[in-house]
Amino acid sequence: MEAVQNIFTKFLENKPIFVNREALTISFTPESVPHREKQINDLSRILAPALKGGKPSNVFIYGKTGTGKTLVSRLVGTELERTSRGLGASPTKAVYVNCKMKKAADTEYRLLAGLSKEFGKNVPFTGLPTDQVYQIFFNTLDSTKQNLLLIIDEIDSLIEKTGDEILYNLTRINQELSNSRVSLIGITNNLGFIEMLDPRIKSALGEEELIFPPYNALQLQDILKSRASLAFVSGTLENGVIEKCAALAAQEHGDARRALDLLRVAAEIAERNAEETVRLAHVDVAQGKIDLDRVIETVKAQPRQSQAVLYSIMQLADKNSNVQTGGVFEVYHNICAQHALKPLTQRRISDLIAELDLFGIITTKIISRGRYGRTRIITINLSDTVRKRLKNLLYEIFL
DNA sequence: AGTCCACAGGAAGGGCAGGCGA
DNA sequence: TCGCCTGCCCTTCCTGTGGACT
Repeated sequence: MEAVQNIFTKFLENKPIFVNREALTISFTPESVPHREKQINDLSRILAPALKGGKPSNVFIYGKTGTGKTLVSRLVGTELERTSRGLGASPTKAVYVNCKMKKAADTEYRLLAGLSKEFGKNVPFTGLPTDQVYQIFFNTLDSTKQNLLLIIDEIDSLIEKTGDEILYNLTRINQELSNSRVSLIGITNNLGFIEMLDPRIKSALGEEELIFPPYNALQLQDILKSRASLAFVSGTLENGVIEKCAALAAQEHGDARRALDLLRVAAEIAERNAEETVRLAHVDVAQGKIDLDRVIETVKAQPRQSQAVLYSIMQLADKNSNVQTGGVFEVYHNICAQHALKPLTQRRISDLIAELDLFGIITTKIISRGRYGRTRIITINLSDTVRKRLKNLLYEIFL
């Protein structure tokens, strides 16, 4: 007990590092967004007609992860909503949906059900025909006599899953409504995405386009500095910590989210070690920890079958470097037999392998060996620490 | 030049769960 | 309770393919 008490008293005795930890998370909405003034102004100008009852153009926003797309659209959306409550303005509601959120807005049905709910009408989460859900949404929206600014984040994953008909329907929605107007903001990090769309939808949705370029290291430093001033007790950061986080994140592709994560995790590590300053070494540890956590969490969330496939891949990779689909399927079959798991078909395993690649846990490459067929060559490119932990995890699961 | 391997990956559809209204 | 709807996971069947081998 004494040991526990020691930890607690020591923790209390330590000077705190954080004033406001939230300021370093992605859910935090800062008052200003450095280096995005142009995008904010452009977007505001495009959306402003909504305040006078007009229909603003639909907007398409491109940019890689962590370039401020979501933040800027939410910020402008909220501001528009607030201003629209003022005198003489036409009431507007900004609704943000993320299509990658499982069970929320990843299908046409769920998106519409979620939107109806935003306007106070509950729709069962399955069961109704889709056209009926459309009707419910139309009627609910029209009866509220509000304009809707619909921000659809990761719109490419919605289209990939459900086809582009939903966008066609949404862009035509205004013809069905008499009291309300709908404008769309589509956000994607897939630059080639709009080229895949039906030309009708392309012209309807891409009335305006905004590009969010990646941040460079100096810009990332500014962002980190402004957040750090809110988050930390002054003098907590060792010289060069911000610069290091910015440089590491700039190497990826100018991802501000990554930079903020690095800084936050580095500080949390310092805090846990009962240190009063965040040092450069903490950033190194943070870098490794973020990778590890991401992989472990992803694998834990996978269904058993997918874990079995990964386990097979890891077993094979330990023995030889040439891991390919056929071999994985064989080992997988043995694992299934040992663990009373019903084996899936090779077709399905092929999809599961592709999925693991998508998650970034393995890397696959399709090659042709001529006479000896075409196959996927699978490699695991994780650091030794991550790999070891992953092996332990899978070993525990398939004990 | 033709064959053939070992798969990739598209299309269609089965079966189940969760949920509706009648 | 029944018929119907959607989403999800999966199977079955199929066509496509790069290049070593004959």
